[in-house]
Amino acid sequence: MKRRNTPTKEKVLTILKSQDYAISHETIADNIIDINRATIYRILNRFCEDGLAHKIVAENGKQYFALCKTCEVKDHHHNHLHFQCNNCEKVECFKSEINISLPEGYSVGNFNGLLSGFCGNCAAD
Amino acid sequence: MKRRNTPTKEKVLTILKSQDYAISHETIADNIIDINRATIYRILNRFCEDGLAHKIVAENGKQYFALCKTCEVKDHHHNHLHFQCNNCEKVECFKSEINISLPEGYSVGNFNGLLSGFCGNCAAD
DNA sequence: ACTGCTATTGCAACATTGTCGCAATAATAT
DNA sequence: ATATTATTGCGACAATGTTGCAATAGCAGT
Repeated sequence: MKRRNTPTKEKVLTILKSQDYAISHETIADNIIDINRATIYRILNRFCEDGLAHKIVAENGKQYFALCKTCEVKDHHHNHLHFQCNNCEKVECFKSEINISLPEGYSVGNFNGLLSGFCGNCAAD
Repeated sequence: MKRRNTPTKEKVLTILKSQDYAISHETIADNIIDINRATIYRILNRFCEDGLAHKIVAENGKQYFALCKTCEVKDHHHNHLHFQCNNCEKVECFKSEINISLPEGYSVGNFNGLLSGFCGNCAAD
């Protein structure tokens, strides 16, 4: 399955690049007019398949997407924590990676780690 | 808000106790006949509020609930990882706790950590 | 046992999320 | 220019979790 370059895909990519946070479908829809919801999801999922972005599932059950800073690296993993603020609801990637040890016979695929609380800006309120 | 003992609540609690895994609303509904979905959710959320159980959000966005083994302890936390098998879809609690360090000015509320892959039983297939 | 208060339940409705099938469109290679 | 097929838009769908409201039932006090 060979990827094609389309305006739609570029728009989504631009938005992802412009964000310091992981964003949901909603944020993308707010920033682009006239792109179908299903299409946005498909583009985002393709980015994840291609290792360009990664997906975080928040406690509200929503999916958030972020470009990975180290995605130039082949076979990179996403074993870092994320943080969602209960007030401003922004989702950010933390740098530090988590060491994971699994029981015998288990194989790891993915890691989804999310902390929630109040971020630096909102805790001060 | 004082809690009351009801047959419904006891049934849900019994099921939770009987399970070695964190379970979703679906599993509960399969085990109890004739309890309204909204009611199950309300009971489970009450358990969480009371610190009797904890909630895990899986990568499919679904909520899973598990009794905490150390819930006798006051002010206990749930900083342990969970694992969901991509095949049998069971969600289990790992023992080991995660050390979390936050940036300055952040306050932690909750931690939702989920690994996925194949569990000991299913990896062998 | 009776009564009053209110936590709990069931029902119905709802918003939201993410996915899928299908036909139409457009990107790429020849 | 043409053929191939990845991508898009549309509509529909299932599923999840929440809420408002009226009815029910725990519990405490008498």
